[in-house]
Amino acid sequence: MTRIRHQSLDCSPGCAVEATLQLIDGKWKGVILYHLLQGTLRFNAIRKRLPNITQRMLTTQLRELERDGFVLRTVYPEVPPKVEYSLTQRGRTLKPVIMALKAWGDEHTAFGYVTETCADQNDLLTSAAKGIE
Amino acid sequence: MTRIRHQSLDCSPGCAVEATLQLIDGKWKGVILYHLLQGTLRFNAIRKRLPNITQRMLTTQLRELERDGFVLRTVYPEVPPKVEYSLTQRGRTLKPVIMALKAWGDEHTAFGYVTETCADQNDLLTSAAKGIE
DNA sequence: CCGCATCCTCTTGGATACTG
DNA sequence: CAGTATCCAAGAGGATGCGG
Repeated sequence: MTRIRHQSLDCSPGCAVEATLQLIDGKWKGVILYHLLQGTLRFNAIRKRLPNITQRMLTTQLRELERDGFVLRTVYPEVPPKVEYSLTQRGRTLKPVIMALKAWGDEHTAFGYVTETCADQNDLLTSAAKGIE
Repeated sequence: MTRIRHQSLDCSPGCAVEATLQLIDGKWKGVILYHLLQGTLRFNAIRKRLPNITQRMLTTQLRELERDGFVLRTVYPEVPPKVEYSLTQRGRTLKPVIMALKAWGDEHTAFGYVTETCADQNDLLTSAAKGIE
């Protein structure tokens, strides 16, 4: 979306709205934050929850969330590697926002948008999970 | 941001979060909705509140909001033309979301992001206003 | 006053292949 | 397992000029 980071936006009273949006935009950040709200997750655990995301995307989105101070990345020096992602204190402050987004979506996408082909994708998800583990 | 519209997303429980985000994303939609929450506005009235937006962008963003059923566009057949934008019923259901975004921004951008060069831009805003009206 | 049309640039993000 | 690197397509979004 090409929002400019850490710079002036429009500076009108609605400025704060945009400022927040620019932090959680990025095609997958909303969902990632949502899932992390429910607890710490490993890299592939997140992937399994986001069937359509590519490794590259997941990595970059997580890096951005980390840079913005929302997500904590913990690397365990083991073989095989293990990396856990959890929300920081700051990340948890986004909970009301994420929940508001989810609440609206739950109420208003039921009649109209999204909803289809979900079955297919969940199939993909579970079979992918089998293949991985 | 290239979110896919009206299609399956990731279909995980966080689906609703993304579904909502994809509707209010677009570089300016958040702020536009915020301002319209406070009442009906004419085209140039919105422009004055968004110093950095181009006509083209304002038009396209408004059209998308209209298409998604959030905004009502009323054209008065006068000379010079007069067009008013207001929120629909559905648009007003987004209020909790917008407010959550604003609340977070107000609390968390004060110490860190945005805040600078606002003076300059507000100057531009007022002088532009003088030139127009 | 409120646009639309055109052109053009830059970012986002997808596909794929390779590493410690 | 959890990445990185490279390449590439699509489209968001800026600048500018015209029109009713």
